[in-house]
Amino acid sequence: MQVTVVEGLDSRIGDLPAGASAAELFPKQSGMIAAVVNGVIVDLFAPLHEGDTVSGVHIGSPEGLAILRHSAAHVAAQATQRLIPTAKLGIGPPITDGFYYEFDVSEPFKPEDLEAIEKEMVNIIKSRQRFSRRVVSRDEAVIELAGEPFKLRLIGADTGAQVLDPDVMEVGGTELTIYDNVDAKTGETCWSDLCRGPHVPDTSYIPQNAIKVMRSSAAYWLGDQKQESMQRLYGTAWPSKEELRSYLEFLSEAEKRDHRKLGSELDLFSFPEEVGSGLAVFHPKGGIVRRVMEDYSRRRHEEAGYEFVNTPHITKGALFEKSGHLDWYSDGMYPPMHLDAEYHPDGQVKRQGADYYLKPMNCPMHNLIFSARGRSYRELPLRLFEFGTVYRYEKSGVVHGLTRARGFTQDDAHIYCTLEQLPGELNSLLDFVLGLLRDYGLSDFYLELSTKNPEKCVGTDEEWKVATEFLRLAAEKQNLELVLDEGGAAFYGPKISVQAKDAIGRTWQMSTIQVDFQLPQRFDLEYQGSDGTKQRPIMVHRALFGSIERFFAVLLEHYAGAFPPWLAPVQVEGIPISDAHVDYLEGIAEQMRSHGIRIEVDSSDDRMQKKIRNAQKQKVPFMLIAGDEDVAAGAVSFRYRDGTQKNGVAIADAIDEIASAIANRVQV
RNA sequence: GCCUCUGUAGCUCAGUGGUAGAGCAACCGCCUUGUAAGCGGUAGGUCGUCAGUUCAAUCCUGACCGGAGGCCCCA
Repeated sequence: MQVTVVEGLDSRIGDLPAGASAAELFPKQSGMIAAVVNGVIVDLFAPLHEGDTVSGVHIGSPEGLAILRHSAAHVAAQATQRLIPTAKLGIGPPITDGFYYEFDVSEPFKPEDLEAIEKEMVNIIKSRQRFSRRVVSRDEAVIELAGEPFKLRLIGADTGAQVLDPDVMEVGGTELTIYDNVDAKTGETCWSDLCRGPHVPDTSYIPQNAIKVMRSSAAYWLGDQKQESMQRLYGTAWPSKEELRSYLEFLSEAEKRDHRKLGSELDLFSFPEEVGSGLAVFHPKGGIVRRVMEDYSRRRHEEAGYEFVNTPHITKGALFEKSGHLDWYSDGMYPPMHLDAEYHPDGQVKRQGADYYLKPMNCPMHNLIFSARGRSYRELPLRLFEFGTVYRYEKSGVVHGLTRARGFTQDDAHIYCTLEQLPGELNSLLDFVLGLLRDYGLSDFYLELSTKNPEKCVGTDEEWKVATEFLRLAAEKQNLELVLDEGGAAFYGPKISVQAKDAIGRTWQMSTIQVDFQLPQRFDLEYQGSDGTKQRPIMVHRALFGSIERFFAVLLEHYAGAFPPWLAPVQVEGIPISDAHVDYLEGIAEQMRSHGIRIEVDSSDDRMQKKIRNAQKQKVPFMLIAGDEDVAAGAVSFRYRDGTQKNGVAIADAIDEIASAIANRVQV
């Protein structure tokens, strides 16, 4: 039998005996763990047919990793059922960097269980069980899965319909299949699972020293709050021990940079219990970083033609009735304060009173500014900007440091323009956004276009189509990767969001740009056109930082606390060799302060080595050390954060070097 | 909101059914020092809050308030 074997860009004709599989073409050492036959991923041992086109799936490729991890999930499930025979199987898909498997168990997993499961997984891997695929009819499956109620639900034993969800690897193929794990020595079937596959040929393809059971947690069955709570076992699997190790190192690096941890270590902010969950207070050093971030943003917005406004934090409910927020998002708002009501002694209402709400968004306020007087087409585009503080009643379980807070300040602007102005406005806006983010030190971006969610939207199809198309065109002009987020838009319009990668490769959603055809109608916004007729403007919502707090957290993690000099709360630490040199450094500090440099001199009675250690731990960009030699030469000695040094630098040169690093916003 | 875990000094953490300790930080001394921790001393906690069990609770139980990891959510 002849097949076409594709390897990279080359292809050749392979001659194989009838009934052979891709395993003949790709031995274990090749690293291929599955095959693509005529465009479909299948098991390596799936029989080939005359004329098939075959290529291998490498264990390190995205598809290969998914197969490896999905197979590891099966091993984890088998291990769990060996140890806890009453555990009922849920689903077990591969995920980014690992896999999970869900179980219905009487007791939640304990740390000892996780250790035991990992050990048992290694035993199973060592026993080289073959993953053997078997097609079954629905009736056969129902009989065979009688002891697995959740698997029965997946094949629709109760509802008659299979569950269709990309995370559900069990079903969704053209036929139902069960994978048997067959012991290499005895030929006995040790374990079986409903699964559409494919899998690695046998468990020894999963490197036993490159798997790890990570944690467990509760999760709703199929992600539905109304369904049972399952115990989810998370694990990870990699092609090699080294890759597992570097993944674990990545996790520990991420932990070290956690903004919540750095926030207290560097004395930047805290979340006092007395204030409440999700509400941050910024300390002086955090305040400096924040102020510098804001100042630079404000300056750039001024240059870009934005006008600055200010609006209150609370408002009567009527405003959010008008905007629709009370209809759509009252769950996310703090409950109202009912004010000004008066009652007669018998309880009869004497005076009605009103509900006041903390604002969860600024746009309705800005709309009121727009409509405070008649507007002319000559004023458009009108760009209203505000560092607007908003309050959202996030569910208690989702609050997370500065990235998911209950009170935060948006760098929020609303642009009112005509339909003709919209494409140009979107283009310059994207240029502006990306340029500004680059100035803060982020450089690796992709864009995401979120489209209409038919369940949750207002407005006509035509409006959505036009707005979405304009956003797409603007996004495509940036020559960045554009990802489609189908159905991810807000109820009032489609959006582009800018996703930025940080220093260790994690992506964060930064800026959002949303076109809105709805609020102008709800607020009856109008301007007078050149022909004297009333026209309705289009509105664009945009925030670059998202929120200042969130952006602060992203930068803090991106830089691991070692801010570039322009953002660093303390830019220079003066370190005297002994007390005798304090005055000398104070004199230099005076000069530097007159150049706008944030410098402090450590005049404590610690030793100089200790002062260096302290400044290093505080991640101060420049340490200026002075002793007798420096005083004699009218110079200072630099120590940089990376430990390198430069001695005997003339004071004027030192000032130049530091001032220029600040002015150019470079990292050092 | 749901599940599991968790809460001792400013920070990191020990510890016990008979009301508590260490290191660092702070404060006070001594030392006067050339590139990541000098030495000594002092002070600091109603053991998250409120109930319950007990002769006795920081420890056991419950509720509440924080926090962590997930789930759901994220305008």
